[in-house]
Amino acid sequence: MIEKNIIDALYKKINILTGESEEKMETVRLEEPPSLYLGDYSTNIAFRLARVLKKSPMVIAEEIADSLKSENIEGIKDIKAVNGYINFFLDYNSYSKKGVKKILDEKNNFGRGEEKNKKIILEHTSANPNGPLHIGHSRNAIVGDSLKRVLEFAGYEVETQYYVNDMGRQEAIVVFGLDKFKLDENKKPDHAIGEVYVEANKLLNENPELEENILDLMKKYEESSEKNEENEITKKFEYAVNYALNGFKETLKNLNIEHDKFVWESSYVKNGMVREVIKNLMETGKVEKDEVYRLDLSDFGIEKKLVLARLNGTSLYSTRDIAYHIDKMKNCDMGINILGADHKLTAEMVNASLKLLGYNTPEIVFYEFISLPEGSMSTRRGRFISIDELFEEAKTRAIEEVKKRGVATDEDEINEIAHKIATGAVRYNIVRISPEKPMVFRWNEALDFEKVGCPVIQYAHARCCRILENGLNNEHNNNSNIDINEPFDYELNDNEKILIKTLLKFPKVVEKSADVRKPQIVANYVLDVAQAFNRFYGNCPILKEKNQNIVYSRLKLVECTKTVIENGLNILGIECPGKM
RNA sequence: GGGCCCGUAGUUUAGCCUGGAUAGAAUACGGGGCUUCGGACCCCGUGAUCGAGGGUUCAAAUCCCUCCGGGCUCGCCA
Repeated sequence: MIEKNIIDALYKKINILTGESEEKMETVRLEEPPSLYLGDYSTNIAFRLARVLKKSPMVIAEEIADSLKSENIEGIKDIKAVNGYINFFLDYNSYSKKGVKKILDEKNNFGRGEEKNKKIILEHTSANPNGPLHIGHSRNAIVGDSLKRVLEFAGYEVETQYYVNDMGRQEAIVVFGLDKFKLDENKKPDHAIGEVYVEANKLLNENPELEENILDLMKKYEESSEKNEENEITKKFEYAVNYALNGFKETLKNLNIEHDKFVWESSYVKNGMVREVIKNLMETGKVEKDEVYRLDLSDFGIEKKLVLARLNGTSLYSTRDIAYHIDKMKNCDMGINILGADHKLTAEMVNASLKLLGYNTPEIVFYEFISLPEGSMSTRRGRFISIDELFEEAKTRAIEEVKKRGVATDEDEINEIAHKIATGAVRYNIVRISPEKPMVFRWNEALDFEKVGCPVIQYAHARCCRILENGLNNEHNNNSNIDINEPFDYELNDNEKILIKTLLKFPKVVEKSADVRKPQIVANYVLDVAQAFNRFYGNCPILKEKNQNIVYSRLKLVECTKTVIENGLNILGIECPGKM
């Protein structure tokens, strides 16, 4: 609101100075000066006007600042021109009073965006069910789930889908392996499937003649699916896929991730859409034939040709994916896919094909790989670190830490607290990094609880809880009469100013994060909140303060901090233990 | 070789879309604070030729070009 007042006032001034209408003017954008000392908002518009007005930015800034001063912009106490910038100073007494009221009124809805009336289908994880989810997949799942929560909080309706690759070669290898090797039923299901998969691959490497069996399985599964026929083969595939999927669900649940829908790619063979897609693509006139049919996508800048089906007639991943996306895009206003960088070319081809057929295309959020210090991971060779391993290690570490600190004695309670800490640590360490940055996984970094982000944030929250508890007790004991309607009836210090300002940025942070599809913006923001709070806490006595207005106001700040951290972590899928 | 992505303090990184005030933080390191509103804390300090070189601009980490280093990709695999 204040920002809008400032911008409107600025536009009016610029209009007077240049005679240009608002549409033609340079866009006025408010930014934050590097320090409180310089002000709370600033604009560099004087630099941009310098050429048009043929005056130096300094002079223009002073002219504008001087004339704005007389206008009394609501919420602004002072305006100064410095080095060509026009800086605005907030009236912190009213700003804080209003801000705190807003946060406490809206509570866990503070920051929530207005209903957008748009449905988004967000596809994430979609890992092949041929072995446990590893830390590479965790990036997909965590970025995807965080983005879902950010978008929902921002006002979109979001449905998450897991696209199940049940028809691929790798699944045929699993089914083949299940006939040859015994499934270890004592192991977590996805891990057991993974072992069979690794063994089967070994066997195939040593006996290339067995390859025929794989092709045969794929062919039979597809033929049966086309006929919607249930038989031995389809049962084997379904069993294997579901078996692994159950393990995945368990893993994801530890990270607070749950999909709304699991969509099997075979369903698009069963309902005839794959065949129809091929037919429609054939009719575009862009298909060439040599041994097989190839779709020419050079109109879309793609030199590689898309093969529509295998020589033996079975369908390919890309074609099935096109069918899936046609169906998906019909059922939403926007589609978003979270995909690994290795899918870039395929995704481009799928999108080009969709355009060719006249359908909407999904947006794609790509993430780069997580590698190990010794190189890249591989499910096939069994070289990877599973999410389960990482989570268990993190939880063990958290339990130790909680016990050491002695905040809880009850085993169940310790377990619950540690669980939240572990989920937070795992999720936060992934989501805070921009997805396009390659990551190298190191155990000591992943488990360094003393130093790493999330526990610090959760701890700040726990501390808020404790202070509020104590504050409430004091109030009862003293039976003090505090005028609850007029907090901040004093000159705030810098730590308080920075904290309240940071807290009130939250709605904008959510909006921006949703707009650009970057949950890491929220992640970095919540850490800012914790830091601002810690400085405030370290420098501003709360319960020891004598002035009752200050005590009351600071307690309100604590309550607001608690709310914002809860809301912020919640949209990152992280819970806050009340003590830790 | 072509295409895409990444390269910012010792380390992990924010900022890059939309160019502007001394490049923000964490960690590590050095110093200080326990009469703890729970020290997973606070205060001060050291540490960055923003991969290199050109260009555009009053102004470049940010935009453009070239190069270097790393990753991914270029299958009738997914």
